[in-house]
Amino acid sequence: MPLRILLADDHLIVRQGLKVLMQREGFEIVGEAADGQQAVRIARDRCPDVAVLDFAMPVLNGLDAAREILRICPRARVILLTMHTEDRYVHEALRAGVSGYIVKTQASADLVRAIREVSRDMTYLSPRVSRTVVQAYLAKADVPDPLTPREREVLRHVAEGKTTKEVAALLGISVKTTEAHRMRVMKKLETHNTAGIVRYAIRQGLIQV
Amino acid sequence: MPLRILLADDHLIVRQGLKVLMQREGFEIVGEAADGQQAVRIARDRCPDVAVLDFAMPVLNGLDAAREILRICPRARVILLTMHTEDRYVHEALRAGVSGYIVKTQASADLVRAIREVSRDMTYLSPRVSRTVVQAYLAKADVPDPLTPREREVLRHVAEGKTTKEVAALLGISVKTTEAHRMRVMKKLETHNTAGIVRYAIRQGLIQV
DNA sequence: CGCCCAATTGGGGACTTCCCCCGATTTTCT
DNA sequence: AGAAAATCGGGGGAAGTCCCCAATTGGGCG
Repeated sequence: MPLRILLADDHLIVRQGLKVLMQREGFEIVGEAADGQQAVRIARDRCPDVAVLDFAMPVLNGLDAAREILRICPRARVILLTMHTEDRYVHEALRAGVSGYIVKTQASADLVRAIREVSRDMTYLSPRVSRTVVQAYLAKADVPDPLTPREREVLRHVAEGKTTKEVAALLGISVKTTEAHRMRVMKKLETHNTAGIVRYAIRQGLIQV
Repeated sequence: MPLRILLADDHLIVRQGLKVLMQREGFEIVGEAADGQQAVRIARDRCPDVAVLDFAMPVLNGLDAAREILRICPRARVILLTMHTEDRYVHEALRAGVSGYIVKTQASADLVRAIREVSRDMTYLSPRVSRTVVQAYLAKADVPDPLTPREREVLRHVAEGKTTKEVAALLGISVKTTEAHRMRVMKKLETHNTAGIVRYAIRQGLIQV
């Protein structure tokens, strides 16, 4: 009985490439999705063994989709695919119950291995990610805390081009509070201007480019 | 005699997916590259029939790599892969001699078709790109001019987080001039803040995220 | 050969927004 | 009860945003 896989990536061309790759490994693709919401819907209907989700997807990102999927089918295992190495959300993902975390610059053999591992209830992290996690454990202090929900909310709006005043109005809070959130975000991300905020938001898939 | 393909994308996992996809079509992969410079080097050594280049790559982007490759082996045909539809550089790419332009959200069948077409000296554009080009011809006026070289240069540095003063120092011009470039960029892109500049630069692959 | 146009360069001035320091209270969760 | 998060404020210097203006260069065109 082949492993039943759900595949979610907003780039069809990439998805089809991965599909062929996996079928060649003897996996069965039981569903494909172009965004997080589709992925959740398919997971509910088909309940796959392993869900491979791109982090950066429209409508609903990979991490939030993962939470939802794990809530619906707790027996499913989730692997997140990410573009870049320095994801500060690795921790958050692991806490959310994600079993695998693969950087797209890694070999596809890693993804295949990850799928086999997580299906046997193991956790698989890309070598680059592992280093990040280890470093985080070794030097807790100098890895900036992940952002709080409110900070992420402000970050998103700022990255979308809104001014502090607009964000304040949008969230129904004072400009000063918004400024405070924005400031703490910059401190944590070790950036000192809007450009850094935008690049971070895009790296993390918090906004669409 | 199979078509000889050069494949360049900075995501190994994606590259391998595409590779399998193409091999299944009977194409021969004569080289793989993770950035534009590698692609150029391989093209010089192996002179492929078709070079499939991702637009957004480190070191040297797909468009600039395409120019270089076409200079070295004029008989090669180049297909650019891009993440998003609204690329204002389609024109520039076509003028540079690129034969195909594929949006990654399209089906991989499109890529395969494109490869066959361009190898017979035809031009292939993704449906979405075609629309962009047609629209540009229909409504020249409201498609903002592509940026001038100098403006792109300023744009890049701003998107990387540099202040106007720093950019001015870097380019050896006055702050006021830099400001002028920056202003014109914003006018053309119809954005009014740094965030918009950064998103545009990333969309166009002018900077690494 | 002149003329124009686009690109690039430079500046003045005004207003807004950002960035960062200081302080504080309240809410929320453990 | 204590910690973390979220809230709000003052003040001030730096940077960005958006007008105005003009000079130079280089290339295309009648």
